[in-house]
Amino acid sequence: MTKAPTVDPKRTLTLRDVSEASGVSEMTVSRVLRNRGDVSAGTRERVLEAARSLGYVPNKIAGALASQRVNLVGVIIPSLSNMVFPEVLAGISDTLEDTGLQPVVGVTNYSPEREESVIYEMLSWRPSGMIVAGLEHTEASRAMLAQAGIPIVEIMDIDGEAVDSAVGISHRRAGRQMAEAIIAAGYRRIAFLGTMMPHDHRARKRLQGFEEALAKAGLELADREFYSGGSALLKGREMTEAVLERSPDIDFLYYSNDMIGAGGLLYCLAQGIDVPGKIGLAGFNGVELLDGLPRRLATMDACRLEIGRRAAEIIAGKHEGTIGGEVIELFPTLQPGDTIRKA
Amino acid sequence: MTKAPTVDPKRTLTLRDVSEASGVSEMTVSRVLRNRGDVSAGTRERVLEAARSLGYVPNKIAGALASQRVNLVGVIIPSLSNMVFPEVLAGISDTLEDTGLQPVVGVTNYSPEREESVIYEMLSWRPSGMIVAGLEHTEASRAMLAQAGIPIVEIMDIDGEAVDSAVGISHRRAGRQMAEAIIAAGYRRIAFLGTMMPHDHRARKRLQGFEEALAKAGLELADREFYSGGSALLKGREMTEAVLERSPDIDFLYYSNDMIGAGGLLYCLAQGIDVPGKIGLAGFNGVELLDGLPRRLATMDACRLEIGRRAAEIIAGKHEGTIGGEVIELFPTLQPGDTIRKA
DNA sequence: AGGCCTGCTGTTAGCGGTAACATTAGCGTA
DNA sequence: TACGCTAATGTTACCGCTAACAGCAGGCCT
Repeated sequence: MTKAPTVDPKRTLTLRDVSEASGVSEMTVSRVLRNRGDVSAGTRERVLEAARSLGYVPNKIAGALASQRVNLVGVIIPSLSNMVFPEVLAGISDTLEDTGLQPVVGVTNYSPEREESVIYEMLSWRPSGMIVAGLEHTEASRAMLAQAGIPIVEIMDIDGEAVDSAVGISHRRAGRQMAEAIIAAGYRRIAFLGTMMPHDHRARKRLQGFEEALAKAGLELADREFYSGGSALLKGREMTEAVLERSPDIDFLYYSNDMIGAGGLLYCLAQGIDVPGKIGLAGFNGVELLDGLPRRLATMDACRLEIGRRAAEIIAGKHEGTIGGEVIELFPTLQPGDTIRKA
Repeated sequence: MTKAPTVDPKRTLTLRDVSEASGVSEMTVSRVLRNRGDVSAGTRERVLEAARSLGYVPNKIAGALASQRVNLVGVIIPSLSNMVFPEVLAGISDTLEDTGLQPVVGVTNYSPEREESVIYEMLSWRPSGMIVAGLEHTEASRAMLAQAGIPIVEIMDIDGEAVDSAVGISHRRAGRQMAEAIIAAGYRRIAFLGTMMPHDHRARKRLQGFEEALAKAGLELADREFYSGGSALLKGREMTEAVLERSPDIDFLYYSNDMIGAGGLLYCLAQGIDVPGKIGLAGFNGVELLDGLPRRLATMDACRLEIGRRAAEIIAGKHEGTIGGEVIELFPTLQPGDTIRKA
């Protein structure tokens, strides 16, 4: 029984295997594979060939430990199932693409406790930076982020205190703006339809700003309706039906997101309701989906792509001049669409 | 100038810091933090208190290197921006939840080259398993996966050769089934509307199965239309308009996914076309969104949640009896909705 | 000839944990 | 009393890679 001439296929390969196969030291192999330092063309060729033919895949765990460098950026978001965060991610990926950094996503389902454990888990991999949605976290989460010694960017929202840097819009202001536009268009009996989630702080802030602006005009919400779970489009229908039945004199429906807004719009159109004449509607987010609806729902884009880009730029250190701790406010534009009558 | 009594806040903490703060060896601290081995209650308390007050976060890089164990599972999918993969992910997360394993997502944008590099990158972190969408990969990708020495599960599709295990549905069969249902309902002038993506192998296979079944009934596609990019809902409208203009005698529209199908449905309803009397429609995926539409689009669910669950179970080794290499076929159900007339 | 770059390669000492084994104290029992 | 056993803790040797520095040839300059 002789030893097999080739390496045991079960054992995973190490630098040593490549080094032996190519007749140079491990260090030289390492240099070749990382394109670092001077290596002669001949050696480089031989090493690459050996690595390729063996099917060697470097062990980043060992590499990261030795070099104290990890090319990962933690991205923590509450959900993947609405269209908003995937687009933020796209912005992040785009920008990180050519920096050698790689995003790693964690999802919290809007639970602060889950967020805390995801943050802990991520930090234990010693990433180069963290991007976290929202400004509201548990005490422990904030402490961990603050202590981590890496750039932290909180995204989406700027109405609050950031741990380090922040990129986002003012949801309070967004709510206010929408209210002002609605009032200016002459609507007066206004209802709010939104999610039940107590941890969707951004939706909460929009409503807050919205009510502030109503109050300033001497108005208050004529009705409100909340939902949780299920198909947002369907819920939008159902909630709208419920509200219009309960409060037939409503003349405007403000939705906390575009998806339920779209459901409401489809319902109104199916009922033959005059939109925006008798009833106006508006959502929030500016999701692509709206383009395909029979009528364009009024909305405000949340600058998702741009938020992702800017956050990634901060992590990648494209702002060499700064020390961190910067807050970037973006300004969403109101898209009146076809569901608010012209003032 | 005396040394600060507390540790330099810049240096990141190690086991040694906790060990010194609590007066026991690093090994004991390690045992406490991992809940492994016997540690007296008193010591445990002291160690936990020290770790907490210092804000210690373990370094998994070092831990993984030493223990040769990584609690990560790589999940590689083509896209996040349609509703299908987030749901697969949900199934995976659910099942992995109580196994100590954690999914890490990589996105390929339907590019085989990108997939290859994402696989390489992921494998270099030595995950405990990999879940990869689809059966079509570059030669190098297949080789890497095969050599990795960890469980590999290819998901979504089973029409092809798996590297190791596979969980999915037969898209060819799904296409065939839908065609049979359509023919049985009496439709004869059938058009296909789909994506342009040459790398969406599953859509391709569905079309293939669809045409096979048509052929068997002596039929062939009366028209076809492809798109790429943009809002799927809007594209669905536009494509539908284009097809109906070009081929006014069409009596059925088969869409490669629900989103463009929904757009088509909205278009038909807006045009006052008799659905399903004059024209029938069907999509694919069974996305939740359909519940909110004015009429329920015929579709087939792709068993997304279940696929995620089963894949995760295989990785987590819940099938102790097996050696790997199993192929699990799931069977989607046809949901006729309201857009196919009763036969 | 001697000195000093420059270009390439090798050696050494960790990175921060953990597996495996060694050690010690405390106790019951022959 | 000596022995063996268990529970609790410590010691040692790595895991696979890279930073930092050490060699060593060859060429160029003075």
